[in-house]
Amino acid sequence: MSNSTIYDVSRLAGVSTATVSRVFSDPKRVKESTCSKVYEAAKILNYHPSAIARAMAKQKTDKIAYLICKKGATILDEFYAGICEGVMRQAKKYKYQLLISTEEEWRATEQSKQIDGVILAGDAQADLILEFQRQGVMVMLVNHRLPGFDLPCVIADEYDGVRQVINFLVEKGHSRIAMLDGRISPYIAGERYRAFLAAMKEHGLSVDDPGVMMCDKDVDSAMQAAMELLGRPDPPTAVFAVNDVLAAGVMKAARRLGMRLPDDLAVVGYDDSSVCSLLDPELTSVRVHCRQMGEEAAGNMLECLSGEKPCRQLTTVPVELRIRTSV
Amino acid sequence: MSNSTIYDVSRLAGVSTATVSRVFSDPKRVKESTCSKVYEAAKILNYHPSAIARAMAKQKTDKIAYLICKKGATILDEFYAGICEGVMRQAKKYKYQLLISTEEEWRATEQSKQIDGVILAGDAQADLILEFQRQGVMVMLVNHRLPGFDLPCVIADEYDGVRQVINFLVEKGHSRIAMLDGRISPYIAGERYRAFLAAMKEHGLSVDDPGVMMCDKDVDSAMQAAMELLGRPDPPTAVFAVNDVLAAGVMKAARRLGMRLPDDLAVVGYDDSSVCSLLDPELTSVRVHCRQMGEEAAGNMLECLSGEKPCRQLTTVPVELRIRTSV
DNA sequence: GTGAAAGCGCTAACAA
DNA sequence: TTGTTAGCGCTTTCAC
Repeated sequence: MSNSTIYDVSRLAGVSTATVSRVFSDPKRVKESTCSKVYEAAKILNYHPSAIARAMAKQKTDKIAYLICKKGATILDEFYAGICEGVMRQAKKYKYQLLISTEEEWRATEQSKQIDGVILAGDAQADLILEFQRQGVMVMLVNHRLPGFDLPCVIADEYDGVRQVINFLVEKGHSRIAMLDGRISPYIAGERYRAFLAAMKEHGLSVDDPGVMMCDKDVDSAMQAAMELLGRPDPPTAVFAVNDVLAAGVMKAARRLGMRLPDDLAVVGYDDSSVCSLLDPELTSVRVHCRQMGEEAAGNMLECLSGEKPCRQLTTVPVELRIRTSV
Repeated sequence: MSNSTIYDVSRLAGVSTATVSRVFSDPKRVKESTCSKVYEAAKILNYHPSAIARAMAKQKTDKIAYLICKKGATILDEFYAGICEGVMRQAKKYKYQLLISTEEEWRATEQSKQIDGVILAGDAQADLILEFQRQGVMVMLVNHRLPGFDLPCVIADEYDGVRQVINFLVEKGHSRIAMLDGRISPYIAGERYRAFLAAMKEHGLSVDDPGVMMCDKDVDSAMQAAMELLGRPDPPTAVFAVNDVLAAGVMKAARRLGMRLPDDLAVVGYDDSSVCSLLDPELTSVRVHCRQMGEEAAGNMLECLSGEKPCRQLTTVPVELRIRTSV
């Protein structure tokens, strides 16, 4: 049960510990016959280098962390889980290990320098970032930009996503297009809202009349808001919801009001989460390549930590309209 | 950027490193005035103990790992993410840090003893378990049982969940109840299938006639299978799907066949995932308290690692039928 | 190509 | 209550 050490291996192989160390970190610097002897001894003793001792000696942990920095969000949030999956893939590729936590939980376990880099997804706070930088931990942002900090970050092309939605709806002949905005991440809600205004303006459409409704972040709240929106005298013919959950609320409201989808109302969501294909009609949505965002962020950071490349400052990941039967 | 060490603090505070160490691990053993001096010095130097050096000296890492051991599953899987959330909470509570990975990814980064314990969710393999045990890492299973190993594990009460579904449907007057089983986790699919047979038998109902259909694990496959099942001459009046995704497929199929829900067909899912309330009608499902399962597993393990309690061998978490409008 | 030895920052006997 | 000191297991100069 107790593990063998580099010392045991060196004795059994009849070489120094330095040689064993070299064999396990850079075998090319050791004569081949010596290498074999060492490998053999290691095998017999079932030796695996201790990551901790290595980290101690090298002052490098080969670990990174992924922190979800959105109030109330956890790994259960499909969006953050998607990014996480991408980060996990790259961690595997570069043989780094991955600590995962929410911002809140991380703050509760204050210790020093256990990671070489950190990926902050969502509304990262300045003080956390400063603390990481003080410790010499590399910081990378995902789905967020922080004015005043010159940090590498990966974001999705929100403007283009919304533009694609509006363009498509206009092509389909819609002109009374409403938006249902919700209290999701402030940065994201803001971007999509501004993009909506811009896209409508491009087409010379009014945003005041069918209007922009605001609701909370749950289905029920969305349904309530949509009931009001759709119950007005001259209702919109299409609703763009700021994410898929809220779009599901709009669909429910429409059904309660006896509207047929998509004939009486077109509904579009955002994120292209797994629920889209489970809904009936299936929800048209903007695919955000979460996993790719995570991969870009982690890949960029790990390349940089390995000294392979300098770090790209801004990576914008394209999005894509997934047209389904809800329009 | 370079961090100060225990040595810097000891000099500034005019005490030995041992004292500083004590202040940060067990302050009660140090005179109060000395404590203050040390804290002050630490504050000035912005000192935080290095987790790595500590792990090195104590041969204890204060880290645990959560591994998803289901082929193809990732953290994106709501079920495993739910368990993960529970594990995260306990990790926070006990001030442990958490490494998260899939089994496959973990195997790719073979290093030794970086964790004090590991939680394996899903179809854990024997060789992995043996390797952990050899390294002296405590192993805990979630949602799985492995014959031949006497390991602590946390499972949900699958039999009771299925029984509640069937009881409820029978009370509602259904007797032609079909099951849609899918190629999800073998252990789970098997348990629910056997539970279905048992529950039907209890009520003296036939399982051969409306039948048990098998499909893959995606909605489309479920829809196909359900189309066939419901298109038969004497179709079931209720379908119990082995999970919510497949249930959504059943709902789609019913609609395509012009059936009204829930009047012409009752549909019940399993897991009570987030999609249930987004569907229309909302899906009745069996709530599996994933987060609680994660909490039980991690809590149990961490109590045990901290020497507070011996480990409970088997924890069964109750489930609960969530009745919604799909029945 | 290989070995000797000094760390990396902390903990835990043992002494005082 | 506090200090001294020997590790924990590995890496990395610097010699040979």
